[in-house]
Amino acid sequence: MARRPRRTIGSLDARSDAILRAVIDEYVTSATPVSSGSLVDHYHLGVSSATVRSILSDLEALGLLTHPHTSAGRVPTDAGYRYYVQVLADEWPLPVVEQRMIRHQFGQVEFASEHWFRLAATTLAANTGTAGLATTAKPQAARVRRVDLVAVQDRLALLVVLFREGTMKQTLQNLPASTEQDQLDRVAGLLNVLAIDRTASEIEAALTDLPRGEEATEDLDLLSRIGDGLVRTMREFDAALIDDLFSDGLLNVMAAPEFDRSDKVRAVFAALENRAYLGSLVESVAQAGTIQIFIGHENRPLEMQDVSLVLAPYGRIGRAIGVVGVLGPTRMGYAQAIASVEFVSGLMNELVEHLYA
Amino acid sequence: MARRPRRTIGSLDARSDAILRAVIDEYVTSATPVSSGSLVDHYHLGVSSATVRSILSDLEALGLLTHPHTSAGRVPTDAGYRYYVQVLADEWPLPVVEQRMIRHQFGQVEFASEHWFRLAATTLAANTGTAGLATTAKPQAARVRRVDLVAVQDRLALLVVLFREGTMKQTLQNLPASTEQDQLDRVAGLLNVLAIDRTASEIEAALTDLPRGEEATEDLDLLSRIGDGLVRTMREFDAALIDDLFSDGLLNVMAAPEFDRSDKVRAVFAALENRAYLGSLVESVAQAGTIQIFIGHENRPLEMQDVSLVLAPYGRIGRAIGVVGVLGPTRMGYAQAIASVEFVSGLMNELVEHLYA
DNA sequence: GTTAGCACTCACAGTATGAGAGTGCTAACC
DNA sequence: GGTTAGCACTCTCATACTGTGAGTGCTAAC
Repeated sequence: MARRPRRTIGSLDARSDAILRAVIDEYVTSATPVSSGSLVDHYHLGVSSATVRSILSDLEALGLLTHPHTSAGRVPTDAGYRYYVQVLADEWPLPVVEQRMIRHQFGQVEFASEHWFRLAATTLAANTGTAGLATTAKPQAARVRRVDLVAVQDRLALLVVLFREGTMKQTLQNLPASTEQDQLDRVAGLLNVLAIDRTASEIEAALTDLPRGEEATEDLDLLSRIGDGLVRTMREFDAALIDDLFSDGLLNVMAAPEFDRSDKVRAVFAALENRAYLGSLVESVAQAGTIQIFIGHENRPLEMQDVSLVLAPYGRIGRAIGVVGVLGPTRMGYAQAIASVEFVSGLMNELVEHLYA
Repeated sequence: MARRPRRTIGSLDARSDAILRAVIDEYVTSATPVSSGSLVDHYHLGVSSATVRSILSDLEALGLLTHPHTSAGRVPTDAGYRYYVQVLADEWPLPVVEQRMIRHQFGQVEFASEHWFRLAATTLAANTGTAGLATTAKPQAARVRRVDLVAVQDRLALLVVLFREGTMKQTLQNLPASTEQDQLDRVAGLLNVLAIDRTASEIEAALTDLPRGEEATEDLDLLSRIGDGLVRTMREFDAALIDDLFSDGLLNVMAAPEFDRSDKVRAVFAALENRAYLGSLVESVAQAGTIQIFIGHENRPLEMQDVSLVLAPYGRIGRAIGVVGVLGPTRMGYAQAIASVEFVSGLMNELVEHLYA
């Protein structure tokens, strides 16, 4: 499923390539089946429509195009898009103007890091006319940057964990007895010593080394209790494939003519709520370490078979990894999408690098 | 727009009431215009269809019903729904079974408070077959419960603010010089002394009392600098009408036959993204202090005129207030919606009360 | 190999038709 | 006077039919 290497499929001759590309480019903008006549009109193919027709039927025989009915033009198949993406879509860098525009937007929110990933989705949506997606960067095994305890009620405290990767989690912890903030501060201090820069497993190990039972002080008792809560919270965080997913520009996608009936729209929606599948995609993108494209029926779930995704990882392998990308109708501008996603993921990399060096 | 007092509209006779109620109940479930015949079949009205017809045309003359065309049954108008809600919908408490079910669900997540408001939306969606909405509880002027500073890079720190109402904000702060965590801890300590239990304005005032300029130590300098950042963060938070809005069950609404065309669905969507209007609704609900209903064309924005909202506040007046409710097609089960929303808002009240007593 | 010409196919829009649903009206009824 | 049965009337919806235009595939000539 990797995009390069080129020409893995037995490649066609240059003219067939050109015509396939023309069909796809045309179909992507017009959303109606492409006729041989319109191709000769709009592209400089240097041959007549009859010749184009014979090539079109060859491409159809190869499974790259179809035919809704006898007297209709050609429509790309998923295989056609795949070939396009794999072989035809040149490395098309994002125009400098757009690069500057995006960079500028990112500059605006530089100091509210939690908004970056939202901004990535928003930017991609605006830039590609599809839906933008972004997940927060999540490590496989989170490490603690800082822990804090805040009294909420006599026997209830809020445990706030900040992870090294910037994410934050808070959970309420039951306390065995009425407890002052002073004591909580002491315990938080101890817990920090024990937890900072450590993973759930490492913290768990450290906790078992604590003196237990009668010889333990009240502070130590509380420490081990809240430590357990911390480990539980972290385990839960580690287990999730996606921590937080943000999407923007769904309205864009809904406006596409293929989604004129609301049941189709529902499918797109259901797709976004299918966290299990999205999680598996995210994982495979993280694994691959580079941009990945999932086209129409290549997606296992039924509700996803009318959409394509272009996803790229950001972050550092071994540390936290997130994913940015777009989701749109199969008939989407892949070249533009790939360029945008690649650029934004690069930008996210810079930011992560800069922040958590 | 308040629901009670009863009978503000010159009330009809009992039989007309019964028939209007029957039309609405029938239409809500069937989604097709209601004929005089089906009314006599399904309800014990004790009169013939001809009589029903004459009453129906009276109700139509009053503007409570309409007629898509000559040979179609009757459909309630927005005014009809309004009358129904105002006068006819009895105080219909949520059945104990459902109450127990909902309570049980809330019990499950008791110790992850940030999830309550999401759960409220999810529960309402499941319980009413419409979309559930919930905002976090937000005070008009937030007060600090705790502030924390974490070193991120030499000249960059994360400012973490926990508000008394449970919400949390984090922003990155530029530092004038390379700074150790030790120093940040000291400054955070000072900042806490200065900020705890105070609003943005109060903190700002306290900051101006600090010695400035040459006589200030490095810590004090940093304190005033970060204090400014804190005030800015709080001001931003205070200014927002809605801090966080969560919705669930949009798929429910999309499945309704009135939203079969995707442009209608888009309208619902656009409605949810119209934060300005939603904010104004939230505000008016908070002001009223009780459940409010907004039906179809009573909503100003065009994209909202095919939907109704049932919203109730939760929290404590003068302190933090949030809103829970549902959004559905105008043709929605108002009685059920009102009962559910009222119950869930009561539940949220209990939770808030319990936590931030 | 390429092209012009042409027959063929099929979707689509427009029109016609009949059936069915439901109303509004009227005249008889209690 | 309110209620009801009966009936004419209206309008939608589903179905069938038709002509048009788009676009193909084939063939024969270049």
